[in-house]
Amino acid sequence: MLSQKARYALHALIVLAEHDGDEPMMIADIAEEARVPRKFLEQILLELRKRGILRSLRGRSGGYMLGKSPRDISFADIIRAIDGPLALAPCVSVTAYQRCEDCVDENTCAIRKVLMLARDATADILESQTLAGAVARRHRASRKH
Amino acid sequence: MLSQKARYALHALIVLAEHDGDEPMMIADIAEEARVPRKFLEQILLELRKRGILRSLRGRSGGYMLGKSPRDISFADIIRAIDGPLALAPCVSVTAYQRCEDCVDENTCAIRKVLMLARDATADILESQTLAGAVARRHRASRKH
DNA sequence: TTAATCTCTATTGACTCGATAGGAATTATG
DNA sequence: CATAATTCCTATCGAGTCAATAGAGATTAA
Repeated sequence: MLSQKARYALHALIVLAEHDGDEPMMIADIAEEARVPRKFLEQILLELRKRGILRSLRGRSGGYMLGKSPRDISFADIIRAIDGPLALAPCVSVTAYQRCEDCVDENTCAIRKVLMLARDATADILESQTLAGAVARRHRASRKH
Repeated sequence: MLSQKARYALHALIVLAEHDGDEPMMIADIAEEARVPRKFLEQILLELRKRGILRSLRGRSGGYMLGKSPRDISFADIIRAIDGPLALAPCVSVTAYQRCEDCVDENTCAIRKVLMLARDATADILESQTLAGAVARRHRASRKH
């Protein structure tokens, strides 16, 4: 399961992706639109900025904006930034590989092989799905309903 | 990530699947072979039994055995039994669906659509991979290395 | 100079996680 | 029947994580 924090991050980023234009958006406004507790959102945005997903302007009339094109921000990027690796075990993580401390032989580990498949399947989806896609899909869906 | 508990469960079940025969295997022996702390394993096996994945015999010369054919025990079954739903959010879980408390409209939620795809992809893999497959693959691999 | 904004770190309470402990219930065996 | 071996069950522990709040510091526009 995603953490609440990660879900908040996704909501906030979609709000930012919909807020087109180059002018930054204030934390308070993002918080309201995305329905995220203001102070908690602050921490989240900070982390996303450190990961390069967001840029910020400080001081008066400051705020946040996307750090790159919504086409280049995938769900995988966001989830990894907040919750860490997508993999079900450290030994099958591409971004944070770590050998199992008690693993006898990685090559014959039956569990590892399966978790690897699972990781690839999830990563394929989450890396291909971007903020741009999410926004477009949302607009299409809201026209329909 | 899987919990340690879930990883232990997978190891223990593979040990049990390899221990052919109808006679039960004692907790202590499973613990040793699977390298799981004995008392912790006790709790794990208990949960797996309540889920129907294992059967047990009590008293002297008691022990644990698989509750059904290794072909019918999937990784998904095991992980769900110990860690809960595979889904990344309650609103996309098949086995434990729960509406997002603050969701405005599920039909237009861009996040939900993506998480649904991710869930399906993982579930497809984990439901198709069984204990029987894992054991077979392990034997093949150990002959090769 | 001031007000508005982001930045950073600490703190809190509730909960989860991994692990251990110990007694109750059950069963085989001599 | 008595005993030993085993699973069953629940409680407990310390460490860590999670969601959220707080507040002082740094930066900038007006």
